[in-house]
Amino acid sequence: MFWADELAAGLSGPQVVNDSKTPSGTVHVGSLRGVVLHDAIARALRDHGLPTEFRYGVDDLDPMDAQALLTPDAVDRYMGVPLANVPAPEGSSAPSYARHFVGELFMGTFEGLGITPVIYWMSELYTNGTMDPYIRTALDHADVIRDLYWSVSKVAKEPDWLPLSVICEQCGKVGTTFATDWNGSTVAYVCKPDLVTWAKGCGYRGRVLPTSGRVKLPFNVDWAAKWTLFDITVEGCGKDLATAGGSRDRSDAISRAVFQREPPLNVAYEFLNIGGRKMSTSKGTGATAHGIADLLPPELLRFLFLRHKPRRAIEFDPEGDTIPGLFDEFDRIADAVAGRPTRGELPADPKAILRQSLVDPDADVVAEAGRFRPPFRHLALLAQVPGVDVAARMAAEKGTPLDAREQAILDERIRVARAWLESFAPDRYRVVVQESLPAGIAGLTDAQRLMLGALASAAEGATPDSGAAWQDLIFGMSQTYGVSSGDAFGAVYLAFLDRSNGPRAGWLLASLDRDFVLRRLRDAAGDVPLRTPSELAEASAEDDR
RNA sequence: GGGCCGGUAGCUCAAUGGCAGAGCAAGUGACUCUUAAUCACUUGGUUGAAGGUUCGAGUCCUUCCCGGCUCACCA
Repeated sequence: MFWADELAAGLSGPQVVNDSKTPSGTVHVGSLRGVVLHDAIARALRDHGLPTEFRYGVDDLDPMDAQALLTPDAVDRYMGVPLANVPAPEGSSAPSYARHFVGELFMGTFEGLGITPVIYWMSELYTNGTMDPYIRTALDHADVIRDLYWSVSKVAKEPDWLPLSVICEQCGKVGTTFATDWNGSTVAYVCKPDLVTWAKGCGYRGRVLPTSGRVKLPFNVDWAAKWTLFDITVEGCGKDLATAGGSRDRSDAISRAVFQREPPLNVAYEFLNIGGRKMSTSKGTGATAHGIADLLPPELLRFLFLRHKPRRAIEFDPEGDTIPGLFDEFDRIADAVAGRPTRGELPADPKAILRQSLVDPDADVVAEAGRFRPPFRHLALLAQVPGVDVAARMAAEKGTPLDAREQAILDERIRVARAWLESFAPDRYRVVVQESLPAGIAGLTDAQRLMLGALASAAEGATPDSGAAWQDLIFGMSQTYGVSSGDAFGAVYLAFLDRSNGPRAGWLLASLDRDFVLRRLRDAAGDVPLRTPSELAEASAEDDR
């Protein structure tokens, strides 16, 4: 059974699925795993007949703690300030840093992926007083929470510590304040220069009413409070939070002890890695969530995350074979669902995986699986050859004309192939006409060189003006000079592309400057004397004697 | 130090406890218009190690080894 269905089968009654994101900057593609995973769970729950709500929250009152995108003076000014109060980068029309990176760029990918949660912003819930009762409860249980930090995670808090972050009235930072002395109506706080290493407080001391957007609960308490507020029943989290004695354990304990509520069902999930390493923003800035979402068809991106169980790390290297491999595997699963023969072992429930990958949850899976999908690698090659009617070739491969949907799939894949070749594809997928004669030409046989020279001469006379004409000419020369077609085409590829194979040679040559082609052919032929076939036969006969 | 995941063919990975497989790569061969195409075939394994459970273990249990991530500050 598909993992999300297994999960859903164990639940009953109405469900609220929740996921959250701290908007601390550019979001990379790995962060979409949580979003897609929660959406898949919500879909599976609905499939099992359970009324299900899917919520997505933005923790935009959390402090700014990533300085990658800030200028040096902005670091001093904004590190530790709630993300909702940090301005968006230059050129953005968004009202805040959080709204720019998460509200627009990251969440902008959701709808295209068929993901439509109810979205809420924590800054709004704090400001409008929704969180006030939870703040009071937390303050009343400060000693309990402090003890839980120690017993669950061995995190020691000072005896007078309160589970509360005040937004400094002087400098506006929330990450630097230390609150004490809850007297039932106000708390004291100090904005400490050295509370955390990544931000510097201003030293201000004051008292505030802990309500209505002046304060925020620490992450673990805030998390537990949300569970009660929205009656959340399922919420997964990344393994950084899910570790034993980690953040999730802390929040679970707080939920039980302070809010008297059993925490939601947890689904811990792994990250995306590049080359076995954690995905970082420094490596491949192109691997942003919105960048990859723009590149890949949505069902492929969903498929990327759904085909493996949550606890399994996913290898994703946009500059490697991940993307073509993803297309191949998707097509194989589709073949299986459509009843076409497939090789290799199939996953437990290919139909469920495919269905969950489709953007429209109500799509006809079998019909969709049956559509013709052009092999991506082949398409990537064809896309690089001028003058090829790709649609006609694909129709020929399919055997019948493409229908409208198949044409759309083809067009999209061509678009993806071009964009992929442009920005990510390994060099071996790229066809590049060499500026100068490749050194590898030395490995050609005399017969191959002779054929290339003869091809130049023949082309001068026959003036081929189309890909087909060039193709005929190459083939003819290979016949005339007794070079196998493979060796003939191989010699052409080597001379022009410095590789042993490539796109259809005739069309390639036809697309290039004619003088350049003739010159290159002659250069490749080198000093092998041009001879007619009969002279060649004579010479070869002499060699035999 | 705690936690999680992984270790299966050169690479990427699959296999309700039931004959260890696929894709790619490599190799061989076929192909008169054909180009990382197609087709056929081949090579390739002590499933990290050792014990245990079982009629039967890649799969379950125990203990190790190796790799990665993660927590122990904040979120």
